[in-house]
Amino acid sequence: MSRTPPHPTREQIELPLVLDCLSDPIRLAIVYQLAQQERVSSELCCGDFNGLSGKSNLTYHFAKLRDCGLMQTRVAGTNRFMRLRREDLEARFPGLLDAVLKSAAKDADRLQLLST
Amino acid sequence: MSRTPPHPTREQIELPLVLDCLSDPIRLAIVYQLAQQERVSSELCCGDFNGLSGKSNLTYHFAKLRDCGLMQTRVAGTNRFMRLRREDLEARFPGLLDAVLKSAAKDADRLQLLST
DNA sequence: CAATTGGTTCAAGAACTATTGAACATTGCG
DNA sequence: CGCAATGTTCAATAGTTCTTGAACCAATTG
Repeated sequence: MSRTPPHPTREQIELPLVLDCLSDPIRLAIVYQLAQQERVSSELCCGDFNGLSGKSNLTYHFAKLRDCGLMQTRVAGTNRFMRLRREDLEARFPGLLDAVLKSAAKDADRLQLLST
Repeated sequence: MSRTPPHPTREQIELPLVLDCLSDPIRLAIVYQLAQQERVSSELCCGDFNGLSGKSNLTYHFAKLRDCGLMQTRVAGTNRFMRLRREDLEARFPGLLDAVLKSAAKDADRLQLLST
């Protein structure tokens, strides 16, 4: 439980899984929030998303985001720090993440995303 | 059954629904094939996708693609002609469809898409 | 009119998804 | 050590999704 969970390699990242991950409003909000944070520190920990859902439900969504290659988890003490796998995604699917993030930003109200 | 089915307006197109639609391999293949066809005629009918799945299953996926605003169906005699709602999607989510199509093209083998 | 073509509808089933809460594990701190 | 904080795991559940086949409908053709 204290070890770094498994992540897919860059090459293992699959388009349908990524799109499916991004199609869930909670996960989209997580990704959006991570992207916003990038300007500042590039990492956030689980607790920073407590506004989006309950803890165990977040764990579930984090796992999906990790499994599809969208984000990476780093274990540090009692915290898990997350960051977007921007470079890997850009390498596999150029322009995709940005297009999704821009689209999300456009609909921030409708999607109830917090615009930092 | 012979009437034109309902379509969402441009403004009603929702990001999560679009992403969810594109996350299914069969639907992604349909969209990809429609995009390929655009160079030629911009429309295809149901039968052109018979290689992807059975007829009734295709009807199901067509409905999803219609309901989320990705494509439009036009009834003509005994045929239904489909086309991508490129302009509406570009207006709502600039660059998104192209990014997805490019990503799909990159993984055409993996996704078993037929590259015209 | 009868048969064919192109596609839809409906019902059923298997599989998967998201959500919840309770119990648990690990780390850090007084 | 004892306790709080941070997350995870597990089981249960409600709901959704995809797939299939059989029956059906509407338009065209002979």
